[in-house]
Amino acid sequence: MRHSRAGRGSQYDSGAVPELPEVDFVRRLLAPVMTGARVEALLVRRAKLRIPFPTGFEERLVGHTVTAVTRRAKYLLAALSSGETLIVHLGMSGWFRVERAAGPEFDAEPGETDDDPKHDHVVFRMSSGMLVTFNDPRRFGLMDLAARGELASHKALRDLGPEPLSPEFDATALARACHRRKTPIKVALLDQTVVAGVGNIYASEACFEARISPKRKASAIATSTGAPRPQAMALAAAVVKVLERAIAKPTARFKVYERAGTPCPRRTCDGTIRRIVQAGRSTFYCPVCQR
DNA sequence: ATTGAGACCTGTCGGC
DNA sequence: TGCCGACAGGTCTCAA
Repeated sequence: MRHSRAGRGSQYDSGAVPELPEVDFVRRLLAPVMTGARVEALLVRRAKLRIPFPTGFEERLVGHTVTAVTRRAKYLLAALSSGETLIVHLGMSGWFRVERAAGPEFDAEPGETDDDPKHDHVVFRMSSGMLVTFNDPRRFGLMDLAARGELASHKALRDLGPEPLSPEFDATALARACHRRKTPIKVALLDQTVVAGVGNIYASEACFEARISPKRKASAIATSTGAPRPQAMALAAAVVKVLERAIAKPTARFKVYERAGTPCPRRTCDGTIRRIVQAGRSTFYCPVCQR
C-alpha cells in the first residue's frame, strides 16, 4: 500500500528539493484533508527541526479547526480557527504523508509504509479521521506559529518579495529588484526578496527558458534608472512559465538542471549543458544559446 | 548595503 | 566489501 506523499519521493524523481511548485503540490494535498477539520491530537516526536517548536505548540494546535491551507513562497500556511497560523517550511527534504487513522492512537502501521518512520517528526490526527505526518530526514524544515495579526510581520515572511504567480510580479518589479545588484542574475533569482519561491532548480530553468546566461550581472536586465530592459521581460515571463509548467505537470523533467554533458534541449542549438558553481550552488545552463 | 561564507543535517555516491 | 569524505541545498547568521 502506497500512501500519498508529496514534496519529495515518487512524484519527484531526481530527489528534487521542494520549491514553489512542489510546495503548492503539498498544499493541494493537505487542503482537502485539513480544511474544516479539527486537530484532535498532535504527536511531536522531536524537540525541534531547524528551530525549536514555538512555546505551547501542542496546546495552540489541538482543539482548533483548520480554516484554510495556503502558500506563501515556499511556506505552507494553515490558518486556525483561533486566529493563529501554522507556518511550515519543507526545507530540503520535508514532505507530508496523508493516511487514514487506524484507530484512536497513533498507530503508524509500521511495515505497511515504505516511508522511514524514523523521520516522522510531527503527526496531526484530524477530526476527519486522517493522519497527516510530517517527515523530514534532514530536518531543515521548520514549523512555527504566528499569533493573530502577526503573520505578515513574522520573520519568515516579512521580507519576502512578490509571489511570482501574482500580478505584483512582472518585468518592472524584477528589474527594480535587480538593478543595483552586482551578483549574477541566477543568484539574484534565489534571493527570496527579489522573487519569492524560486529555488536552485527553477532559477536555472528560468534562465534557460529566457535564453539568458546565468552569469550575466543582475543589474544588466534593467536600465540605470531601474526600468526593465527586454531581458527583464523575458526573464519574468520565463519564471512564470517554468513554475506554471511544473505545477501543471509535476513529473516533467528539467531541461537543464542536473543535465550537465547532455545536448541542449533546444532543437536549434548544438550546445552542451554545463554545470558551474555560483554562490556555492550548482548552476546548469547552455553556454551557446544563453547569453 | 550588499555579498559571501559557514552552519545546520543526513542520505547518497564516488573513490580508494 | 567497506569505509570516508564530498556533495546536495533553503535559510539564517555572521563577517567583510
